[in-house]
Amino acid sequence: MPPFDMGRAREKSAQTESHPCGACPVRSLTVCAALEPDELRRLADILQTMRVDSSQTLFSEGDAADALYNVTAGTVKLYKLLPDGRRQITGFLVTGDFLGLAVNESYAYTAETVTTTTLCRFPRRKMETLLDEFPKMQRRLFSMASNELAAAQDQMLLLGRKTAKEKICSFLLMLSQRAARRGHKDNPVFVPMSRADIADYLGLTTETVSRTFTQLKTSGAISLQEGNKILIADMDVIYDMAEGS
Amino acid sequence: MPPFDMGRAREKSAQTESHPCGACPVRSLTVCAALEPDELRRLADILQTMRVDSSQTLFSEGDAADALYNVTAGTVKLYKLLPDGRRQITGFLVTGDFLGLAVNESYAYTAETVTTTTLCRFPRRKMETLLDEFPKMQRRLFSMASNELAAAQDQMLLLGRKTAKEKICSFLLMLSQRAARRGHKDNPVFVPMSRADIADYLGLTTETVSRTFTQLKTSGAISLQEGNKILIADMDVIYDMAEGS
DNA sequence: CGAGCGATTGAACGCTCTCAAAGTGAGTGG
DNA sequence: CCACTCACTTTGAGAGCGTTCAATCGCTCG
Repeated sequence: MPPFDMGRAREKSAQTESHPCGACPVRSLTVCAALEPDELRRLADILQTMRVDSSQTLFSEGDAADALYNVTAGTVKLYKLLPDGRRQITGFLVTGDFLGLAVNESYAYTAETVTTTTLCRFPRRKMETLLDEFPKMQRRLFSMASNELAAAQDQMLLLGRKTAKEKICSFLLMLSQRAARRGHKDNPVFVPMSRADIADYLGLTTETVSRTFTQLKTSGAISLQEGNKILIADMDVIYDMAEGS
Repeated sequence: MPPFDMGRAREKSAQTESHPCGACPVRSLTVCAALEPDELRRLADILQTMRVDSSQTLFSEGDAADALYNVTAGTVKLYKLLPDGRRQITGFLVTGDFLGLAVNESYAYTAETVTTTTLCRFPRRKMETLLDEFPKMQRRLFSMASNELAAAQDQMLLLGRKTAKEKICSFLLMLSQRAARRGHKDNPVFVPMSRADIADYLGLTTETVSRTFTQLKTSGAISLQEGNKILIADMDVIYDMAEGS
């Protein structure tokens, strides 16, 4: 069940006098936090809400970057490819995360939905104008980009220096902490992505991911539950295993 | 020879009526670009310039983040450590790069000089005030953070999916392109960091880095020159090897 | 029930690591 | 000027972790 009815929201946003943002339950998590009602109305005027099925490409590496997006529900993956098809997933985005920052007017990665996803779409030009008008939002976006940068550095440590088991434990921990930060329960963890996606995120193969889950399961550290959920037996144990200590 | 005399600059900045920024030759590369003369003066009032020997720690992971820095000459490395001492270098910073973005009021990484380095230091509080006053600078900082984010994603692809040879070639190419962007010649490439630093940046060991350089040297793709410089025989060949195609 | 896709398991390989030793070069002091 | 030190780099040999290739399992859906 999505946090609010996007179908209705879309209809509303077509009527420019309404402003769905005011009622948006995920606003506090994201770039629109701390905007005044009139500012929110201005924002609502330029955005369009979208509902996208799973496994759909939002945009591809190299595409002209003509919009920013904000995830309001679901999960999106970002990835880069090498010429021979090797893939690196650089992030899984969930409720409250934004995507679409670009460097040379074009996207540096492909964005694809993992689950059914709802998003707010902000046309770049209009968004830039608005950012100039609302320094508060600019600041917020900068702060969120800083957080992403820190997360990227954590991921570099993981990719460059951690073992398969440490990678998997770090991954579960990240999902758990992220869920907690969004007000969901942190255990069991909902893992909507495939083994292949996890592998491409952690710099492993699907086989190694599968084997490592089996090991953790056998050792009693975790157990798989219905509906792609993973129960962490002892959070501290997983935490220690995530850093090799 | 550093791009300008930092010793004199420091004296000047102690006299609040002068403004060394106006004469700064690297301004166009960095966060101070496109500021008006009076804004530059305001900036000069809050910054202090520093000259730091090689292998000195500027700040450590977890330290209270009380300043932003701007590299005006030299090379700085950023790294994170695991409890058992494994290290991941997340970036090498050169002229024009900034460092010190923090998340929870504390630095997420350690910063250490590779070579003798000169920097501008901006106290965080004063910098934040100034950023609010100068949206242009805020925007510029955001744009630079976006570029860093894109570079971080490239690095994830490298760490997660590239072979040792591809990593080394990508690294050389990055150094070359970076030098070109700063107006230096792109070949031969100046490589001031040790094998150990390169290894910790690329997720390899020093031995593998050394062996890979030897391979490239033997195959004629590169040759080592005096003064830590590497001559790339054919840029296109290196480019292809960097992506496995 | 059968097709098809993802996940799991098995066996063997190989790239990179680990451990070890030798080589190189800059700096120091006799 | 040379011997010595010390840190860094290079080279070698062997081992191991994760990969590759392949087969089986299990679930979903027509």
